[in-house]
Amino acid sequence: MRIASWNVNSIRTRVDRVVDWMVREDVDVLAMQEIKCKPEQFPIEQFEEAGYELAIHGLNQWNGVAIASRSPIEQVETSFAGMPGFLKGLEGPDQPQEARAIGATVDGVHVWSLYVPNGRSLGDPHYTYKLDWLAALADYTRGQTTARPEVPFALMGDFNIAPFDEDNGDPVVVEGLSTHVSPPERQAFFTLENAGVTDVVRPRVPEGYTYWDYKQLKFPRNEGMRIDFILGSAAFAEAVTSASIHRNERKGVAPSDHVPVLVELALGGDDEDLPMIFG
DNA sequence: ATGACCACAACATGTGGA
Repeated sequence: MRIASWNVNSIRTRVDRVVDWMVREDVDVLAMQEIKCKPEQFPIEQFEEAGYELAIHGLNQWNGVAIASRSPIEQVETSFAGMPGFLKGLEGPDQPQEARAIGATVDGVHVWSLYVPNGRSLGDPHYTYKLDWLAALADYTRGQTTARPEVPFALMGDFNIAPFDEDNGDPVVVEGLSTHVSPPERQAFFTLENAGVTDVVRPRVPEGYTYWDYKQLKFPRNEGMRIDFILGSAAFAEAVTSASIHRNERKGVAPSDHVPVLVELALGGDDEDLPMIFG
């Protein structure tokens, strides 16, 4: 199974690039973030013509997540247990949830497409929301990896955190003063990993960014950030055979500001890509 | 080379992005 994650920054603007890339890279499952539309606005036909079915969670023009898959998408969820909500100007537990998470099971793999809140700035209510959201995700993850360790489980998405100093090449983003690199955000990321998942891309692709701001020649200057990750449980991680960050997708006409990250899995009983052995 | 923000709703400009 070839499974990938990509913050597409509007699927309606990007559908041709996204589907072309999926077909070209033989992608079986894609977790998308920032689709920026409701399900009825999603360009479903172009995915179906390429052989993919979809699970879509979008409430308005903001955020939005989806999963595309060649195999049936089962047990779809549009939030994890304890996921906080947010509404500007409204405090407390009654804030509505946003479209930032969709989970499903595909070919026995339990996958999540996640768009972690941005945080906006240190001290903003959105920053507290981000930390709370990540803490709830860690609790949920610990529950899943503990209760069902045999099920390959993965958190895929735009985490909006650069966990290590070398993950930030953008001089505008200042250690200690900006979101994405503040110690509490990094601690929240490590707490998530301690809940039973590990970055399955970094050991195979030690260097490289996944995001470059559209402004100020960030991409030509290679002033980007590594903030998009695939975090897999032990059962998921031990099935990974390769990983890649598709930097070329930041080039060309109308790119997203993020690029896809992809891993290949060799699952038990997954022999579709292997030659038949006789005798 | 990859080039000096982009997408959305709405129709001017504000919000959000990281």
